Amino acid sequence: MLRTQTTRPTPGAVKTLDAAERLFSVRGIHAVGVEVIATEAGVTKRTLYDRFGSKDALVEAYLRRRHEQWWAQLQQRLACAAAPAVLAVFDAYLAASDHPGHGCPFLNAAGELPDGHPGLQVVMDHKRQVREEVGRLVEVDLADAAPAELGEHLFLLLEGGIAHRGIDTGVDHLRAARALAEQLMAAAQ
Amino acid sequence: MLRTQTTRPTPGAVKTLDAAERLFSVRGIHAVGVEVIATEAGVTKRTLYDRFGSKDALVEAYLRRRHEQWWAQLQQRLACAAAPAVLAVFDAYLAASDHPGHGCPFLNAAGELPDGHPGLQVVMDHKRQVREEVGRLVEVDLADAAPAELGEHLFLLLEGGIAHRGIDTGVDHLRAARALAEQLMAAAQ
DNA sequence: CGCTAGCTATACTGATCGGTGAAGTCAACG
DNA sequence: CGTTGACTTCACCGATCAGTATAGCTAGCG
Repeated sequence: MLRTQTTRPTPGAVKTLDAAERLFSVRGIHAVGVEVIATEAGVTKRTLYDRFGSKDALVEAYLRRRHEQWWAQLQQRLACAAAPAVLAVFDAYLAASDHPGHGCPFLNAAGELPDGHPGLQVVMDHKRQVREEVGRLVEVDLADAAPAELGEHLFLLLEGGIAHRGIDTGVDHLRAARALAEQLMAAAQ
Repeated sequence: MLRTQTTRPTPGAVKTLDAAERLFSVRGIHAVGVEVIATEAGVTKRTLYDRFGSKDALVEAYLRRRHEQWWAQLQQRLACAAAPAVLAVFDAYLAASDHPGHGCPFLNAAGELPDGHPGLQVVMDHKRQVREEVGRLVEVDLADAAPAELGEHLFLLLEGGIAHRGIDTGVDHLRAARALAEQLMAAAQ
């Protein structure tokens, strides 16, 4: 039986998602076939299709889980974050940069997936939630005295830093973005 | 005879590159086969391979031409730009946003291409050149009185705005990035 | 005239793509 | 005991992938 939601995932589904995440993150989505995902997962192609139904659905599930994990990690950081709390968003992305991959998996997916693909909605929702969270945190940090465009400003710095993970030479743009965000928050206080 | 450089491109090569640019920009690189490129170009697959030798080489040529065209347009804007000149970089990207496509073609390519692909070097060179040009223009605009990290700051805003072309709803992040850059330049003067 | 460059047309290769069918194993559960 | 769910094995489908072979056409040029 196919179970994309509701019931909790079977061992085979988890192994498949783990393998998909590893492969999609590094090689991209179109470059990875279902065959190699199944092999890498130690699972048959039959099981993959019994669990997910199609490659498109697997891609969507991959993006959805990636967002959920990232979001949970962000909330955990926020629970014990020193002021200003917005910086925790940068830290969450910095921590996610440890395991390798060519840049932001959501931006990469957006560049690869065709219009109407179910995964695209997940990407848009993810970015929208991040944008909103940044705006919210800025207002909280500055006690509603934040300049109107400061949220957008920090979000752009964040996205600029994320987009360049895995492209540029040594220079760590994301860390620079965090430092600039810290400055801006201190100046606005 | 294969002519990737030196001699000027044949009509077939130009038609092929035009078609490749149209298709790669919208659908991504792996999602487009050489067959459909040739058909879209009104050219046979044989001609495509006589001109470029392989799909990888065609991808590299596509990215290279894209960079050269963008760079030429930037220099043209800079020749008659009002101060501060850095904003011309934002305008060059804003102008390139007219013809459709999912975000920045260079960031997308970086997400798709495997390690060692010749196109990756073109992407890295492009981004490095943009980064350097932004730094250079900031120093010129502010007569060498620019804060050390202002170049990086504007570059991150730029990249953040570019990365989100084609993802987000209506909101134009790139335009917001330009506005913030204008503010920062005014404040630093 | 003959040579060459740029091109067309068509047919083909082996490999891989996403996806399916059929049959069977095994453990948990009632 | 029988059923059910998760899984394996393996063969198979039509389509598409990048790339090649063979042959012929046409215009410019010496």
